[in-house]
Amino acid sequence: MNAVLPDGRNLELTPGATAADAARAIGPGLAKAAIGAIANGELYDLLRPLPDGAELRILTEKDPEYAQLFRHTLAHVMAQAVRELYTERGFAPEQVRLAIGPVIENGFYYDIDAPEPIREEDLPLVEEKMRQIVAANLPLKRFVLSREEALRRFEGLDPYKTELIQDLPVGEEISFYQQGDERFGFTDLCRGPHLPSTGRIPPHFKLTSLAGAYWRGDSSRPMLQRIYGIAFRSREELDNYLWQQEEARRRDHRKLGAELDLFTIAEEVGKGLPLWLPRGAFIRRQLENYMYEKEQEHGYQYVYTPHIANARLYYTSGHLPYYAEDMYAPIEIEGEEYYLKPMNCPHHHLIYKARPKSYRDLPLRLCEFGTLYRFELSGTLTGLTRARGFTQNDAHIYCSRRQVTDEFIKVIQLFDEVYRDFGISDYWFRLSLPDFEHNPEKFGVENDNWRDAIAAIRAALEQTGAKYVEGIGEATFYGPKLDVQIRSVLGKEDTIATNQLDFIVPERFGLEFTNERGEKETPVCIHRAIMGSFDRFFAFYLEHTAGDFPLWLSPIQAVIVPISDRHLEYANQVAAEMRKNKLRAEVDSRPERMNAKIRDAELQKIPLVLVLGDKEAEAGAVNVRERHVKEQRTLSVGELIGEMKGRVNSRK
RNA sequence: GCCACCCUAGCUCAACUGGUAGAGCACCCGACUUGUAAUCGGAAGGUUGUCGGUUCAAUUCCGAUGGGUGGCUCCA
Repeated sequence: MNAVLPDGRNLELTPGATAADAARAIGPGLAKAAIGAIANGELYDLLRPLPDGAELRILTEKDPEYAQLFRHTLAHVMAQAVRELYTERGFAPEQVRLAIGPVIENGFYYDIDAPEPIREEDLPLVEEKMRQIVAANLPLKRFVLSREEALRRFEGLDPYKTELIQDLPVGEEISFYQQGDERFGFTDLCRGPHLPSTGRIPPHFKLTSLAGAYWRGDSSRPMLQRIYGIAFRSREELDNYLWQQEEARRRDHRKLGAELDLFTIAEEVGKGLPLWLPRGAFIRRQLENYMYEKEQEHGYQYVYTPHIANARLYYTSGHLPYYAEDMYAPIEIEGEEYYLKPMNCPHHHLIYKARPKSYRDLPLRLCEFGTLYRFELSGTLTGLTRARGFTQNDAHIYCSRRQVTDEFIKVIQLFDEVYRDFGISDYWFRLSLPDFEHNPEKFGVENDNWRDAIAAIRAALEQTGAKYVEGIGEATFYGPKLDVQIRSVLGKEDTIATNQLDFIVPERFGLEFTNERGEKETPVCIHRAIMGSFDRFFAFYLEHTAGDFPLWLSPIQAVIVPISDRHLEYANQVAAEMRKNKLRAEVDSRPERMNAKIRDAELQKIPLVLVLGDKEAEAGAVNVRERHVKEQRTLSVGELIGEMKGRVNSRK
């Protein structure tokens, strides 16, 4: 057999040769440095026989694929370490069942079914054993078994591996990797690839957390324990990652929400039901005002709807049979059931229906800051990001089928405007499509409705040139959706808003309009939320800015610090003057030193600190200390007000 | 909801293997009147999330329950 090298050179190899053999044939230096290879575009390790005639590139520790190899091998090293831990505790090795242990971004995990629960305090012990295994430099071996042999190996011992083998397509090679020997080692069913020995693993790894995980991601199946680890090729990368995690904790909106007095969640009110404190409420109101203005400009009309509704409404909408479990239990009144409103759509549909509609009324854009209550699973609640009560920046656009693309274009343009104003540039769309093959009970069958809807959204995306990806199987039961994906300053991806095309529910509600020819036609509905929910957007924005809000959004724009008590009167005058000009200033009149007041204002992330002493009082001026600006400036009160108003108006 | 862990004053944290709760900051009071990130002193503040058990004795050990954290599942 042979292989073709990147320079086109032909390399003769003996049958069954591995990348290790190929590297050795090229040269002793490479043989030593090699850690794997790319053969026909696929990552091979040094242990797996190469395909004949492969286009071959030998990899060394310099190549990015190295990380994949050592992370994967680390998963096995961890499995061996966990087994040893339990063996020391008197269990048989096979009582520790190992489900799957893949490579993930930044690291690896292994799902384990242990004879007694793995505890958090076990992680350092496991990690220590892992380091011993790495230090022992155990060589890895790869071998292949027939299906029968492989199944026999796990028969009656490990239902997980048995299931994995049974699910492998017939004809697929069943490979195993063994590190070390029977006495000190570990063998696992594994597709590979791996490093040739545990000693090639860089020592920059760490076990980070212990979590539950359902076998095969299915909540009806047993829950295993998952140990997560991170691993990097260098100390710098590891430290950088840890620093990022630390920074993420510092910016966590729950932490900032407490530190900056923005919101709180009281047990007595109920979990997932946040209370907005005055400063947080102020910012939220600014967001609402902002959207109100924007949406007016874009031809939306505001409505109000009640917070509870008769159960029949949700039967009509089709939500109740599917989503009852995600709604708060009904309230029984006068023999009828009422539900807390979990979505605004049906209410808006009835607003549409309240008067007959002509094609001239379309597109009709109904809009509401709608407060919703959803009975989210308790384990999923997180601050404002995932709450049980929240307020959507919701709208429903009713239009004819011909108008769908245009309306979607307008929605995308509105997104661009709003997100630009908030300095958010790292976002993109995700077109969520149905999966008729795997989930026919949710999506039904492919028909013209689906085809037209998807085509209309695609056309809008292409005409606006919006960045987008596609997600199969993520559509709703009533149509495809266009989610807005956002990346936080620390690289975490999240869905911040979702826009859905609905061609089923208008029909169920009997919505119609009279077209140009005098015929009745059913409109299409676009569900759209620019900021998603104010709560989630606020949480994202809080983390995005680390609480360093721009002047126009800051609840307190300036703190006035009189140097001594005799400047208090002038300070109050300045504050009054600013308030008269709709600027938000507070005088810090506490019996504290000036330095302490400045420090507190900085910690509260107040954009401007105005220091007033004899000089300023005499000149009718203020000394301006601006956050993140080194030099202080002295301005007249008038100049300051003018400058601040200018910045507020331009939203800076 | 499921798995692991956590819960001590408003906040951040102490209290050797069970011996009966303490500090800093914040709040309040008083003194100081200061030029760009913490002035000094004092007072007050806790049934150690809740309920139950073991024990002569529980913040500490066990069980239940509530809330939280990290994940899994879910997210109309």
